[in-house]
Amino acid sequence: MRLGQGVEWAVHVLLILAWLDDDEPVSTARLAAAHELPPAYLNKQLQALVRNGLLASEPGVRGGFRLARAPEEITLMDVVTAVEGRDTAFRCTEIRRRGLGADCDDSLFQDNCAVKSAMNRAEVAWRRALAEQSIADVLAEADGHAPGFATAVRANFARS
Amino acid sequence: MRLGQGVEWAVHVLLILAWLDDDEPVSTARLAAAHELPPAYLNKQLQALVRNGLLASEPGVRGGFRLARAPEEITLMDVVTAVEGRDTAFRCTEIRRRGLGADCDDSLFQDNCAVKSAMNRAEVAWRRALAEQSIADVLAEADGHAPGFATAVRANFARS
DNA sequence: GTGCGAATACTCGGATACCGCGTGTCCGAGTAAGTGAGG
DNA sequence: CCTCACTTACTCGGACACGCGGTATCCGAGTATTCGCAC
Repeated sequence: MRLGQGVEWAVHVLLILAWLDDDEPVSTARLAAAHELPPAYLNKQLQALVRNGLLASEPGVRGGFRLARAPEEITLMDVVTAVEGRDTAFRCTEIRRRGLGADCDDSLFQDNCAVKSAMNRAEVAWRRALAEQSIADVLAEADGHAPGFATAVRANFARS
Repeated sequence: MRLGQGVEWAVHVLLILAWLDDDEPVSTARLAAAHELPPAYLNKQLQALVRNGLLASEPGVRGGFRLARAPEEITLMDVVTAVEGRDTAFRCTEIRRRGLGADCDDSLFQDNCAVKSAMNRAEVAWRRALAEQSIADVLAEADGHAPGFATAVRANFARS
């Protein structure tokens, strides 16, 4: 199983915006420079966050991105679904019905595939754990690890 | 996040071998025919299961695959790690240290990245849920759904 | 009839192509700020 | 000095290439069976 790096970028960007705690939008270029990310590609990822209502974007010369809602109201689950899409990781193709299963009566397959159910149970546990952690929680943990980083971010993003 | 279809194939194959409950090895061709899967590619996936000790393989004209241990001792976690590899889904590239973080003192980053920790917590929940479900459990659930399927499998795989 | 040896057919295993999706980049539409002239 | 229209520079947004990992396939190494033959 692999998770795209867009998730990591998105969370770090959300952390920065949460640290700034400002209504002024921040442009892609400055957000990208903060972590040496390719600006155009980061912009593409941020668009996904806008489409899913996590960020609000403003065009124009003073435009940029800002949080669409409070950090406490943005869960890691929201971020993952926004960047990676809504599809489940395990995709059941109903191979139980093919081959040998094709000769059996259809009444045998009215219940869900047991393999699908089992894999989905695990995935629900993952999504639940993601939903229980908000950007505010991650921010608090990061502040506990490195108290000085938040002030460094604010200093760096102060308008020149 | 995406999971390869090799996982689905592997679990269904393990279910068939568990249903048969026989010491006679079963060839790739017959296992593939049971669900209309491409034989050569299925063989590639089964090799991964052999390398990780879930299946035992025997060469020769009467060769094939059989379970290396009891269905109760094979968890979905084992299957996923065997097929998909041991890497974690979320890969932290430490972007916090790049750009803005490069100017900060290294002592700020001695703790683990908070984003990495949060994502890993969710992943541990997923892996734990997988480890709590064995092939025997899935088999029991499938039997509950479709009691007649097990006998159909045994009849189909009876030596001609 | 029986034992032995070679031919054989079938198996796994790894090396080899193909293709879709994530990754990365570029250019256009749109907007607000800045600027200059005119009243 | 104030107002207004134009120029301008900067922003997001979506359309366009590239590369890697999953997908799919084929051929070789190896072994138990099987057939034929000699005794």
